[in-house]
Amino acid sequence: MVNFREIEKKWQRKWEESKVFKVDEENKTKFYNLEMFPYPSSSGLHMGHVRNYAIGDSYARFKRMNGFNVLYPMGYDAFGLPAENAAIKNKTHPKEYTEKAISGIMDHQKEIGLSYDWSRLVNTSSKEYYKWNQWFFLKFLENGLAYRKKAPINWCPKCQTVLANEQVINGKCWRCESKVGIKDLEQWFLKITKYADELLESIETLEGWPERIKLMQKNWIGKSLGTLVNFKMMDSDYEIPVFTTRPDTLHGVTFLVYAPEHTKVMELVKNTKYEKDVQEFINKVVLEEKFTRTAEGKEKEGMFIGKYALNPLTGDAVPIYIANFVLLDYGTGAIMAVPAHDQRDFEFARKYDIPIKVVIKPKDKELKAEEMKNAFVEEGILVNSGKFDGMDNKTAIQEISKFVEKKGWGKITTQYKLRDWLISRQRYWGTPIPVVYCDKCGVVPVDEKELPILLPEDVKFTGEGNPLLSNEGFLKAKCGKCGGKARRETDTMDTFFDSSWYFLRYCSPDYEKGPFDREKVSYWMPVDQYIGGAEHAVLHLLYARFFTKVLRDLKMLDFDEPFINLFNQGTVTKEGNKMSKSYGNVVSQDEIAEKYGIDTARVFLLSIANPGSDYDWSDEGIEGSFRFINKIYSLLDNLDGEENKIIDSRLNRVIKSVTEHVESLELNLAIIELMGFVNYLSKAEGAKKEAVKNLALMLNPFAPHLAEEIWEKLGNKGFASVADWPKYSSNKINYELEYSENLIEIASNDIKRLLKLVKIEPKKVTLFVAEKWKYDFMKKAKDAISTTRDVKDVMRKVMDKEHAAEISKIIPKLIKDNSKIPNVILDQDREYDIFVNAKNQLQKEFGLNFEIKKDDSKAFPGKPTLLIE
RNA sequence: GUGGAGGUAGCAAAGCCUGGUCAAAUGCGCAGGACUUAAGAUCCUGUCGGUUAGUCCGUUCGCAGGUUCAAAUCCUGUCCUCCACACCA
Repeated sequence: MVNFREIEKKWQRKWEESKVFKVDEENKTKFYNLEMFPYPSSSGLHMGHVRNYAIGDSYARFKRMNGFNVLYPMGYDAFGLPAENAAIKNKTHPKEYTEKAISGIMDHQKEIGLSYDWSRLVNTSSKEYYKWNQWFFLKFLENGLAYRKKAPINWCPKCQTVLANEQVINGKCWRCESKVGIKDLEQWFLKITKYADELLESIETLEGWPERIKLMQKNWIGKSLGTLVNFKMMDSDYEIPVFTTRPDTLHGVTFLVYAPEHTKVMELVKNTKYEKDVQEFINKVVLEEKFTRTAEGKEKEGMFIGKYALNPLTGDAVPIYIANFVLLDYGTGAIMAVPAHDQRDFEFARKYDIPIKVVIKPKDKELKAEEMKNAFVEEGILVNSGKFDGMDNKTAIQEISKFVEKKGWGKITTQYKLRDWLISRQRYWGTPIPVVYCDKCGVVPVDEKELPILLPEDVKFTGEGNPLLSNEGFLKAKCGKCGGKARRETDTMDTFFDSSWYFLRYCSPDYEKGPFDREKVSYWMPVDQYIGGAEHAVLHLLYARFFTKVLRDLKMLDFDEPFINLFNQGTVTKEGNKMSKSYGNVVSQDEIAEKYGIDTARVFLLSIANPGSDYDWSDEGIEGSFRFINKIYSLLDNLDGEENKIIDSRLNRVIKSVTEHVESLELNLAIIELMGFVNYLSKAEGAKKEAVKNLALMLNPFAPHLAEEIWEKLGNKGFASVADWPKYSSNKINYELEYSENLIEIASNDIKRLLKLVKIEPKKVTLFVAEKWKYDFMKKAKDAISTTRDVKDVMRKVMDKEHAAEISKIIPKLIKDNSKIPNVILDQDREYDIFVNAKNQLQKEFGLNFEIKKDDSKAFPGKPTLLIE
């Protein structure tokens, strides 16, 4: 039994000592292979982590061996709430907690044998890193891309902080899953909406991204073309703007609806008998936080506010409502409601007895409002729409919006769902936002020279409010403009700010003159292969794209997109749940590595399923990988033998296939191919040294320690990890030869058997007697198969329409096993002579009595028709 | 509701794009055998049904149709599962 633990340690030490994986800019094709950096948690690594890292590492190793200059770095997304919460809970400092967690993860990562260039380690909570966060923030501010605004924002009561829209999932906090409420606060925003169009447009250029992620981003940005229509109030000149994508239904508007918390609402009802009720409704819906942004099972509720507006097209007075189904932050915060042709409006109208006016009817029948059970939302023909009657609604969308624009009642516009990125967080463990508040000058950005604004360590964690408020020295600041007293901003940055550019920092991690060395960045960037979970589809991935575009416009970068190829790895679950401490279903790295060795764990996790799909852990399967690893070791015991072309053919075939599979990240298939090869080698006879040498190289991405050990045992110098990936030569691949090997045994058994029976010298004779067409076909097929093994080619050469069905059935079989092609084929038409001749000849040759039977079985070529008596 | 992915042998998982060498890789599980006093480990063989010495035949790739000489693979319909987004006007 091999001592895996010892071998692993040995090679990990050697790699570290010789710094094999350290890279510099060189005159070689670069390859930037990157995994999304982890959040340092203290709970240790489990099989899910091991799998993720193994995927990235395999690919890095593969690319490195293929001659690329591979940048494969690791770092830690070290700021963030969990560290702070853990600090409160365990009475440690977040800094201490984080440092401990990082060193724990690093140890584990090193145990996996990951080929990172550790000299490029990045830690976002270090002042050398977050200094540049602050610097970027100032640049954003200078360029009008960061601003402060009071707005109703998402508030997580448990995390005690605000959240960006992207961080609210189904109305719940992305991190702690608490229900998110709404608060009115003044906050810092980044103007990601300025890039909405480009972020959307250039999704098309991301060819190496999964469709699903691209789609999620598209939906998130949510561009829709429509028309802004102004509805004049009946009793004043105020115009209510509404956005619609269905201007064709304008004639059917029977009411308008405001989002309840819209500031205009209170203005409108001021000093009317509705004021009190409206205020109550708003309180109920908004302030008591019953208003969550999810549609799930929510009853539509609203009320009339006593005002009317005029439909610009018809001049009709339409009542104005407020209702909980209208979103404040999409469009204008008010909608025109067309109950006949919008399901939500329909439900609301039915509930509150508002008239329903049909303006589009199906092509082939009439539509009556009273009989409708649902809104009619399909395409149709306009009715009750004045001069637009009879027009199909698709045309009407164009025509009516043009008409509205011409009349000055509105204009054609584009709307986005994407909101500006809210980056303030009312928490301690993050990058301080570099501004101060001066009584005289207001908001004043800190001077660049003062950076970094250090995050003070001396703060109190009470679990309530922002700990930064407890450090007086931090709060006190001087105004950069007037020199007067000022108060420092205590909000810190969303950690997604940190992760929006870390991949740039890896290119020059120690650079001090700026966030990154432009020259080095232009050598390494963009990232060639990015690997990470799909949960970041609209979070990190969108923010990082946004940053890249901003930095490009600030002339700091010269490319448009940070990640060329994106790969989403699947998760490892156990009993259907993601592995996590809280489920208590963690299978730890330590446990498995101890039992089987880390190479086994890597091989198992990579072979069990496509890296992109989820895998539900079972303790049983890993035994198979363990056996596989052991089998490879035992190959070393028996390497000598005669030259064997078949082994050579098989080897070249395997190299070809493994290379292709790894290239396209089908790591499971690559390993399976290697398993087959190892099984084969363990049984094959002949010289195997060359094969095993190449096997070691091909194993390196998956089981690197084992690969190095074998490589060394075979007497090779240097590391397998940096040796050249094996090349195959097509002309050495010989399927026929390989197949023939399988037949040798069968055939020799046959002959032996025959000889035993008849006691004659070996001479294999198979006869086939056929009809005319079969005879012709067989002759042709025999020729064709000798030149190609491609079914289609053979088919083309021998096709005979009349007997196509039979031929199509026979060909694949003939190709599979061409030794079954009879060596004597007799044409039935010349039956008599040949039979007689053949019989005589064979009798003479074998000295036996035997009979030639006609082939009357359906199977062709069927059983040899040589019968011995 | 909208969008996406998928349903393959006891289980997991390839194959589907580019139809034929597919009763369908590989691993687990299971069965038999070798080794062993025995168990475990290891190795070998088998693992849809029937049949042979090699083999061949029949029935299979969610279900129902279609295209084709030929369908797990292409097309249509249908059922089911999973995931993402979700009152975006």
